[in-house]
Amino acid sequence: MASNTAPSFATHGNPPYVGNDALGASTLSPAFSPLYQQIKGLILQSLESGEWKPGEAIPSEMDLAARFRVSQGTVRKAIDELAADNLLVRRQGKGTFVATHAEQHVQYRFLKLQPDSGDNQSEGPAERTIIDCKRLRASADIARTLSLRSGDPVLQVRRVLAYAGVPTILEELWLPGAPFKGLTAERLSNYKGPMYALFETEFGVRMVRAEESIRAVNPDAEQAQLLNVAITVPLLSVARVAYTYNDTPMELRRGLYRTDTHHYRNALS
Amino acid sequence: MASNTAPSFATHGNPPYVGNDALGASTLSPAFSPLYQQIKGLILQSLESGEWKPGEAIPSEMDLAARFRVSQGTVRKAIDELAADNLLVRRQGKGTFVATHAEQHVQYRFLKLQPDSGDNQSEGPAERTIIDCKRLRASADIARTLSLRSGDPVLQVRRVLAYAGVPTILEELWLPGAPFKGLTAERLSNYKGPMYALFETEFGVRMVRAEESIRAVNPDAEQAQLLNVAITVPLLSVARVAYTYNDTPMELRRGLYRTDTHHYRNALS
DNA sequence: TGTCTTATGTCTTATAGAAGATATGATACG
DNA sequence: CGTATCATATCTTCTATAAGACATAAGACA
Repeated sequence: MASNTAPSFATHGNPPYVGNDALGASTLSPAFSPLYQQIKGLILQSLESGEWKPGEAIPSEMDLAARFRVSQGTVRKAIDELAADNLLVRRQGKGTFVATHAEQHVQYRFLKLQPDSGDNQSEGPAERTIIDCKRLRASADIARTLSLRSGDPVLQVRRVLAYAGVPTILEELWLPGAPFKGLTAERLSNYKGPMYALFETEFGVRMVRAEESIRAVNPDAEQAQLLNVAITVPLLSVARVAYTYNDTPMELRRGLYRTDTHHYRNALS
Repeated sequence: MASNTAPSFATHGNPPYVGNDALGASTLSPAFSPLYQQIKGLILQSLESGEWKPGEAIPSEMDLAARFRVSQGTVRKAIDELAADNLLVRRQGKGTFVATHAEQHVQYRFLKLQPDSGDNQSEGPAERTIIDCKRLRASADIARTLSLRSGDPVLQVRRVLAYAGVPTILEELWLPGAPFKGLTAERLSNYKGPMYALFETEFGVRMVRAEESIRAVNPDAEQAQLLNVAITVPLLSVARVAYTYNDTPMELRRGLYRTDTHHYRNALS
């Protein structure tokens, strides 16, 4: 716990505010960034390296301040931004914790589909059915969105989520093969809780953010059969790319949502 | 510009931090909130009263600090939150400005539909066609979502947005009659720029946030004709409720989006 | 016309104290 | 002696203030 990994230009005791040329000459260093953002980067590195695991508490602001040789307020501002990005969760009097997809009172952080009437708690958890889990070679477009090369090994998972016995979501996932070595249909079936929580605990892969693009489509024959609807029924097609740290894509997910009893909810602001 | 509207418990010169019973006894006042949040509320009031108009700069942090008898840092934290809610926009060295739907380099702040390929700049602005603009009585459900009573006067606007000659969006708007007295189809047609910008400048109504719920549907005969598609084509149905300050609903908008050349984009985090 | 100075913004950091959570130990009581 | 209760110590994050650095634009001046 000695003083290691101090920010690059930290000089001695309590460094005062330093501007562009803290490193020496008037180089107008192009890669300047404020102190708190450098601290944010260092915290991110520790997060990424797995020094603190999801759900755990990170060191206190005071500890981090001592470690990085800056004041508590500076660490605080760095943590503020990380908390705003949902990478950390603050709890007054208790500590600051690494965000997780498990044990979150909202079960599915990234699922925006809600039942039309009432709250999402009332209907209980979804009933999940794994259809298959295959090992494949990445096609060109799959490889591109996952930052792989065509032909690289990928996992394909298909599953159905049902609410109150009604199949509502049909999902097709592609995962890069290397980080998810050992993932089988059985492990997916046996695991209780969100899939992203399994990724965290079993494979050390943390989904941090995602982007979805949505269309209205008709299902093909197989999809219609799996969702128990006619092929003329319009469905929501939700293509999601989920990223871990450093904007590394780790999952491509294509979902088909029935919207007769549920709807996709979004807040703008 | 004298010292007015100071926070309720501000005592004299520079009030130190005060807790629950700043007003006197040990009443454990239930409505306690930190100083910066009270400042935030006061700024919100000024925003709401129209003291500063959209696009204008608000007084400097120092000025507001003097006016409210608090330190600059406290004002800053209040503004930070308002900027996080997209009510204010900061520009270093220039000032802090009231957010606006006009003159924003992203033309449509609330429109999440994007062309499939390339950026949204490439395709240029949408071609807008007003279908009609009627004065009606609110039905039960319209009245409920707009916080009106059934039968209250409302405006209904219908329009089509086309990109490169292809009709892509069909929208149906309901607005409360009172705040929008004098809105006609002609004024809507003549106005260049986003509709929310017109609402700001002409009616003093600022849309601050909105909620959308999305489904996949088929159009009816009239809708299909207006969008130039077959009634079997699946479309995105986007129901939006837009709010002004204090969570007052000011618009209900039902849109039908074609998603053959565009898609609805959403970032999760 | 071009450069420098100055005024006025926001941004960054540091410090002190308040509020919340939790464990520990003293004390009262059966 | 065992147990419950309360006060306290100590950890955490949260709030408030102050001072100086950076950014921008307008006017002075050569």
